[in-house]
Amino acid sequence: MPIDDEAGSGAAFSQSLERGLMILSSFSETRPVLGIADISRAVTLNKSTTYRYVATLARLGYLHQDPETKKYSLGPKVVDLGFAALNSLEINRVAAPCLQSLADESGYTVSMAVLDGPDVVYVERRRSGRAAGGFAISLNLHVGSRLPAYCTSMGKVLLAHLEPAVLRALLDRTDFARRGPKTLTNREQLTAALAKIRQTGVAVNDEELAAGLRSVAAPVRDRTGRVVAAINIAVHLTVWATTADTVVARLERPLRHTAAEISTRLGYR
Amino acid sequence: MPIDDEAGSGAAFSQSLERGLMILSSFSETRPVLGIADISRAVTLNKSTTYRYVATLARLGYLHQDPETKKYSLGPKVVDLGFAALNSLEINRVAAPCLQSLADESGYTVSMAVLDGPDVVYVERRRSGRAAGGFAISLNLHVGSRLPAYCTSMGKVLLAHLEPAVLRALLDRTDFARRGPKTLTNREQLTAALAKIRQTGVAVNDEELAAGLRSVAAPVRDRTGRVVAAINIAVHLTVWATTADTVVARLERPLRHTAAEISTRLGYR
DNA sequence: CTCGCCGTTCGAACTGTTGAAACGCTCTGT
DNA sequence: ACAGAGCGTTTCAACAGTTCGAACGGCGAG
Repeated sequence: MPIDDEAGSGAAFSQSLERGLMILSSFSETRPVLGIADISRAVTLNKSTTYRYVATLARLGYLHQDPETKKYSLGPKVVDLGFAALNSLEINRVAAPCLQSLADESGYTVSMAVLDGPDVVYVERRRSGRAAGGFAISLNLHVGSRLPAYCTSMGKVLLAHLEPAVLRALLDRTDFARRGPKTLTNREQLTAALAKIRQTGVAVNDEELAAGLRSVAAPVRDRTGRVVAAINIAVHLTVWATTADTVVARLERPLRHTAAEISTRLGYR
Repeated sequence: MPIDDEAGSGAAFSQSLERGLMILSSFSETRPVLGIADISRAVTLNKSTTYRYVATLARLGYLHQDPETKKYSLGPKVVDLGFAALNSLEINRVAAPCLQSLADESGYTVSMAVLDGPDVVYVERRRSGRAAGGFAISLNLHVGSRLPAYCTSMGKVLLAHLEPAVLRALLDRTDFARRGPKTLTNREQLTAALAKIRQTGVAVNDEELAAGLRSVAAPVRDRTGRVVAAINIAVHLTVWATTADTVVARLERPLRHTAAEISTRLGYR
């Protein structure tokens, strides 16, 4: 066992599996097509070792090889898995209709996300017919997208309800990069914001991720009371939404209502 | 190398990786939460071996363990991968807007799918605002869904354009189970249908998958002329759509147009 | 024609993997 | 209280799957 990461769990581990998965995740939206040599460099493995794993992945349908170029891309099996994962989150099944209603009523895009380490992952997303596209296109946001938690409304909600020790560990390894005009660029600002979120129960993103983009988020709890997800309403800069306060005033109520509705359906009292 | 499958490729293969992936795919929409013992039985592996792989998957974020029940479910990393895969299919990027237009114009649900072995996998799906839900709910169809090719319009289009040898191999291991009132339940019927599809260029599904459900599909070609995907329009039984012919008459034209449009954007002349 | 890079194959050295057994735990029925 | 069954987890020596350098044949560029 070469691996002796921090947090001394380190006992049971499969090197081969890790390497195979490293290869799978070396494919991304920005690098969708790779050859053996590309992959081998990306994961720093011997070329023939890489080849054996890639051949395995291809044989099992996780990778697809273009017969002409000999290069590989992700296969349909991976799509399968991804959607099995999405549907596993029982939360989606109960939340989807609530989110749709909220989108229809408010006329804006509503999303739901969970926390994965320092990132949020979108697990559901509903647009009202009225508000087409907008920032979703510029940011290329969709179900499955990842965004750093510290600069999103849902991320801040989720961080705010983490156990202090876990939160501290997370913040230790987050880089407060400036993403928008008003990004919280240091730990103190974020910690203060989280405290306020714990008080008020909602988080606001006021152009912290991108210019002209504001959102309000609220927590979703399961039957044990744990915050398992967050939902938000996002609004692009418009004639009426000129300050964060205006946005909150208009959207907080229906948002809270929907979050509460979903929580209730998950068994939270 | 213990494996010596048919089709003597069998050289480079990683047992460990295969086993790890078997574990991942033992999770499904119907079995979203599994314990070590469940998995071990499902993949017929020794319990401790299973444990080691599961621990690895969990450590890397592909599985999530509920701290209370100790049971596992698919993690966000898998969702990531799935969407990376979807976006890798560059075809989606170019097709999505065309499909949306077609959905809006026709007022029906349009889909796109690729072939994976004997199944079709939905890779894109657009509903017009008008036609809400319907069979999509009863069949629980969504992007990532799999359906046997022989009883779907898109599946038949894709089968029709396969190389004869590949097609034969596929048909050898398909079970022509009855799925709807008019399912093609033997090889001869299907082969005849495929011949007609090659002639006309479109495939029709006339209640072969489910009662009251009809659809028309057309092929999408890439720059090399190969059929890489199919698109369809599906229509629920309604007042005007009482026979397959009526449906075709009304939808064939716009469908062909959109399929051609997408093919052109992929570089097909 | 040569060079360089590619995907792929080979094989002996070796190291990560295997699986039975046992641990501590929580239930369930007695 | 108790025994038993089942669970997730840990251990370890024997083993078998994996590793990586080297080499092959094909391809495109110079």
